[in-house]
Amino acid sequence: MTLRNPFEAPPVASRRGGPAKQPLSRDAIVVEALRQLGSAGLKGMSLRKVASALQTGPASLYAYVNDLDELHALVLDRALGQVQLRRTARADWRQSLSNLLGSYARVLSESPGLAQLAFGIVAVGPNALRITETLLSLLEEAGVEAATAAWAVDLLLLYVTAIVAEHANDFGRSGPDQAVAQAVAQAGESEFPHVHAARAHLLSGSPAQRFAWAIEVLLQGILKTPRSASAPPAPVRQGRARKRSTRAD
Amino acid sequence: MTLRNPFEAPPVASRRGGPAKQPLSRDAIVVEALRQLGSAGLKGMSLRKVASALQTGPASLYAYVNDLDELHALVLDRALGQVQLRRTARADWRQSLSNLLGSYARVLSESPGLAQLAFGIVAVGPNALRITETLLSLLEEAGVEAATAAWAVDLLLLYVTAIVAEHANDFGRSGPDQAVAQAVAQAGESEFPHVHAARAHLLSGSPAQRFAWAIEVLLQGILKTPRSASAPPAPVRQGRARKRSTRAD
DNA sequence: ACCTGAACACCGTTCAAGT
DNA sequence: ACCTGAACACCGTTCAAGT
Repeated sequence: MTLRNPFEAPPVASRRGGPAKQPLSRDAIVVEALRQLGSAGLKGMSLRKVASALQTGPASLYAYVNDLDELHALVLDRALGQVQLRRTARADWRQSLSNLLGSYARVLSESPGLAQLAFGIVAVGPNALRITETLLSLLEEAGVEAATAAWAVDLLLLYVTAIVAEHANDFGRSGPDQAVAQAVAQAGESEFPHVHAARAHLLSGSPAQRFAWAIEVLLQGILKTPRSASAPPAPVRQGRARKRSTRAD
Repeated sequence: MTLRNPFEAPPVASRRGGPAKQPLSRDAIVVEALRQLGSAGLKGMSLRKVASALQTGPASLYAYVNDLDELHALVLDRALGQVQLRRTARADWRQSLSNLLGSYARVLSESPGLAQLAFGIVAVGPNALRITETLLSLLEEAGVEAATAAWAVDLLLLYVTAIVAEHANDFGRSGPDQAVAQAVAQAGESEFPHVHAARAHLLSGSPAQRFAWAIEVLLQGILKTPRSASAPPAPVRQGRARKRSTRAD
């Protein structure tokens, strides 16, 4: 019934020649939306603007896309197609994994707003699956057991998405975040002694340095933490079940 | 110029008695906004709805709040005031850190949309600073060097925020995400052999189990990875560091 | 001087009317 | 049958007019 899979695009209308004005296809809509996202950020893209750029009314898009959320998902997966999956010659699993995550981060960074968008979505398109597939194989090569690797892929992608999304707003800005810098600088020594003492550290490092360090942390942690080490400490939104805790096995 | 600090609230109008209808203060606006966020999610809150709930027109709010972004920041920091910072007796640093992050995650989870909101914001209010302060002291106790701890705090908070934000949309839903389940199930064995083989693992575990495992991974990684181990592998959006833009403002 | 109704410039989505 | 102009129900923000 309505179990539509938006990623199974119907065959593209035709494609020969280079028609000056496209005949309004799902493809054209996604391309234009991604273009707007890249040039003006998340709130610079809208169905109405896409429609008018394609010289139609907003209602026309609904023939090709069910709603804004679906367009978001399509845009994300199209962008993810740019992620470099192929490993370079002689790169070991560690280097390959680092390259892949770096490429993923770069793709998300190139279109401001894309990372924010990636959160509302579970990121399940063919291109997202390809990324997951590659990461799983690299972790297997690293000797990580399958059960652990499955969760590790989630952790890695989520973190990289988050770090890019966090800085998505700094698009135009330069230097370390001014609001952070100001707040940290003003943190009183008496009330916030550790923050005050660490204020230089808190603001130090380039994004690239912080990224590299964080990935290293995640990899080290993943290698050292098989799934067996899961003593539930602080449940997240766990309504019922469980009152007898602290039972390590 | 307009270097306002929105967290320095002017003294609350008066507070004695319990007036049935509040006289429209910044406090009342933030409380109502948070209430809407908690009951209807991010897109269930708007300046207009807050205004009408407070029985005024939307323009009136601008006397107390500069814009929607500022309201977001105020709402977030007010919510963060609920995070439990006090360590329980006899809890070691590890348990305390786990408790704190769990509390942080729970607070964000309680108001769907709060975590999403936390991304657009650098989270620098007094309550966010208190959390940072506490985490720094716990990591110091753990023997993590100051420079590493500073980055680690960012990593921990960012990850927890991200994991909550990712599931913010599952608010009403039950079980593992249907879209993910479907996509993983349909992943062809030939094209996605690892995904196919790991499909059970990818969907396994409760949110609480995954959360506990991830925190353990982060801690293990942080303990094993001092900042010295930072060989920049794949720069994120690194145009060309250092552009000498000293003409801020 | 303060407050706010009404207006402005946008949204996503629907649907009846036109081809 | 398909497409879409116009309408609907919202937004955040501004500002002139009223007190």
